Formats: sequence, C-alpha cells, structure tokens
Amino acid sequence: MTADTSTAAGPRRRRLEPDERRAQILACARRLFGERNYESVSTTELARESGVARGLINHYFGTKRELYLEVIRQLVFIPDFAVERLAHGTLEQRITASIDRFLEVIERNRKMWLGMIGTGGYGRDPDVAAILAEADADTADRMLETLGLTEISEGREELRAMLRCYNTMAKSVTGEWMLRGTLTREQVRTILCTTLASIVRDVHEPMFGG
Amino acid sequence: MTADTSTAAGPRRRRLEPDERRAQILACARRLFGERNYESVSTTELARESGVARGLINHYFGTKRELYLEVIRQLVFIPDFAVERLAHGTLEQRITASIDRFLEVIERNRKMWLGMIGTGGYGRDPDVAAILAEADADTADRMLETLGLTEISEGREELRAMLRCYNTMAKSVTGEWMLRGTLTREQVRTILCTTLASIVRDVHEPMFGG
DNA sequence: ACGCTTATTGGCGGCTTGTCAACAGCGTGA
DNA sequence: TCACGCTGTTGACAAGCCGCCAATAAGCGT
Repeated sequence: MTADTSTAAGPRRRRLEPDERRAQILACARRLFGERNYESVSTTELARESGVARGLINHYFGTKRELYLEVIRQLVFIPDFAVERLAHGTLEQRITASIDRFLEVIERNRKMWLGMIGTGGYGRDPDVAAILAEADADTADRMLETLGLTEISEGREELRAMLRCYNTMAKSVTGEWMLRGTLTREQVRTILCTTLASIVRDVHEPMFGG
Repeated sequence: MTADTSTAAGPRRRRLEPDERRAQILACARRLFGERNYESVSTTELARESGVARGLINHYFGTKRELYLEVIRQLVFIPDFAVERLAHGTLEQRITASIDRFLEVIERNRKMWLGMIGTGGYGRDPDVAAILAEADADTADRMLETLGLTEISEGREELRAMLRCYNTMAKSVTGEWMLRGTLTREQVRTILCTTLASIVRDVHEPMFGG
C-alpha cells in the first residue's frame, strides 16, 4: 500500500489523476478507520500509509472529518449490483441471502462497524447521524426491492418504518455478537432472518389483532 | 456556571471536597457534551466553563475520554421504570400483557421517554456502546421476570442477549410512533408483540423440537 | 496562630490538524 | 526536441489540544 520509493529511477513524486489519488487515499482510510477508531488514527499516519504528503489529504478532502464521513458513506450505502444479484428466489431465500451479505460486509469492516453502532444518540455527531439516517432509509427501500415487496400499496409506509426499526435492531444484534460475544454469528443470523420474516408476514396477516 | 472571581474578597482558589468538585465538573461536561459532540468540546473549554484549571480535569478523570464515558454512564443508568410481575396465563398472553403495560408506561412518561431515546441512536464509540448495552441488561432481566422465563436454563444467556437487542428496537419503534408519527400505537403494539414472540419461540423450539 | 495535608494551579513537551507558498510532474504547442 | 504552463504535490509553519508534574496555597486540626 505504501508508495514505491525504493526502486532506483522512479521520480520522487508521482502525479496521479485526482480521482485515482482520491480513491487511493480513500482505500487506505477505509482500512485504517476500520482497524481503529476515529481519534486514534492521525492524518500523519494516514498520509504515511498512503505514501503521500499530509497536506494532500486536506487538499482532497478538506478535513480529516470529511474524509471519515466519506468512508462511512462508502460503507453504508449498498451498491446497486449487490441488490440485483439477490433479487431472485423465494422470499425466504432472498431474506437469507440479504442477511448473509449484510453479515459479510460488517465482518470485513469490523472496527468501523463497531464505531458506528454506539452512543444511543448522546453526544453524537449530527453529520454522521444524518448519513446513517439517510442510509437507513435507503437500506429500507433496498430491502423492499430485494424482498420483492415494492408492488404492495397497502401498508407500504408502515412497512418501511418497521424496516427502519429492524435496522436498529440489526445493529444492536451485531453488537451483541462482535462486541460482547454473547451471541454467535449463527444466532445472529437466525434472529435476523426470523425477525425480518415475521415483520414481513405481519404486513399480510397480523396475528396479535385487537 | 463560571466561578466567581469578580467579587472582591473571595480567595482566588476555592477548595472543594473531591466528590463535590467532581460532580461540578461532571455537570458541566454533561451540558457541553450534550450540546456538541466529543471532538469539538475541548478540555480547555470544559475547564473554563467549570471555572477550574484544565489540569484538574485530568486529575479527577484521568482522561477526556474517561470523563466522557462517565457522563454517558450517568445519563444512561437514570431510566428505571418499575415493571410488575405479570407471570400468569399463556406465554402469548404474558407477552401481550407486558407489551401493553410497556406502552402504557411510556405513554404516561412520554416526555421523559422521548428524552431518553433522544434523537435517534447513532454514534461512533465502541466504549459508549458497551456502557449502553450494560444499561439495557437491567431492562432485559426485568423482562425475563415479567415473562416468567427466569426458570429456563438452556439458552438463557442467549435469550437475555436477544432481549437486550429487542430493547433497542423497542426504543426505535416507539420513536417512529411518538416522534415521527410514521407508525400508530396499534402498529407499534403489533410489531413489538410479534417480534418478541418470535424471539422467545426461537429459544424454545431448539429445546423441544430439535 | 501555625503547620500539614491535599486540592488546585500553570506551564512544559509532544503531538495534532489546517493552511499556504513553493516545487515539480507531465501534457502541450512551437 | 525543448520550453512553457497547468496543476498535482510537497514541506514547513502556526495554532491548538492533551497528559503530566512540580509548585502553590486553602482550610482543617492542633
């Protein structure tokens, strides 16, 4: 990951396309912020690992915080192709598939995920909150797509609201697994699948009626 | 909140009991961290607002981070709704009853409840997440009592873990209802009941059916 | 009134981040 | 081929932050 300065003839600096350099720094930031939390990752280290001058980070992202926010954005917004890949099979298959993918993603970004699911709304960063709230809404919509429930008209808004809540619980559950170790990955998978299934089912046939 | 240095005769420094000074700083920290997020509140400001030397903060709390965590602890362990034992009838009846009771309680303590669940639940600090999770543990134990499930031995820890997660979702759901208005009270009741039922069921089924 | 315990201070050292003028790849036109 | 210029890139600078610690003095016990 560090820039090549050892081989003899290379120019001391290499000039990259802005997008390319940006992506390179971003990739490095994704890795470091994934391993450690915000404060303990310095821009100095970020620059060194990227093989770049520290000032360049500010040039591209303005601020360490903005770089961080950009990393979060990349992490929480699910790319389109992933959705398409899951949008077939029975409802249960699609539920299972999307849960599995979800677990894979957060497993790969362990530290960063743990950093994102905390604090219960106190002393929180509004910028981060905005991104995550937007991402939750986005996730809820994609869930509707993935589960093939975009057609339903009755109770659609309610289902979206429930899915937002489901997301909250999903975060909590992964915390029990990765932070406290009180649940296994398999148990997490189970509870997420069955809960999601029961939420979807209730839209069609409520069981605890008045 | 700032210390009195203007009135003539007061000694330039005042000597307080450790507990008293600690509480004073803590109160100030509670306010500042409540207004802004962690990084944008400096110990310098914290000290100035407390009318105290900056070093004193480190003396009492060791670290800015530890002070922050202490503030979170204070906030989070306040909520304490008395939950009565409702352990009779079928499991579903007990579930429904406890949920109804839960909704009544938070309806009666609307303002306090909204203050507690705050504006969402996003953040980025694993340590804080740990503290909050610990606070939810009490609630989970009360639930076990209320549902009359204290007797079971197998999968007890897993059930407690799941109830903690359920708890966070309950917060989120009530937020959708009372804060955002995207769900009705009846829908909240439904989703809480069915989700809780499916969680409990998942614990029981492996025991009986296998 | 005096001394002693200890709460409190203030400044030092090291580290952090954002800015900015200067530097130098590298494509371009002659 | 070579000089030129655009702009990606650098390195140093200033301000600020945090943890530490020796020095200071508040106020109680005697």
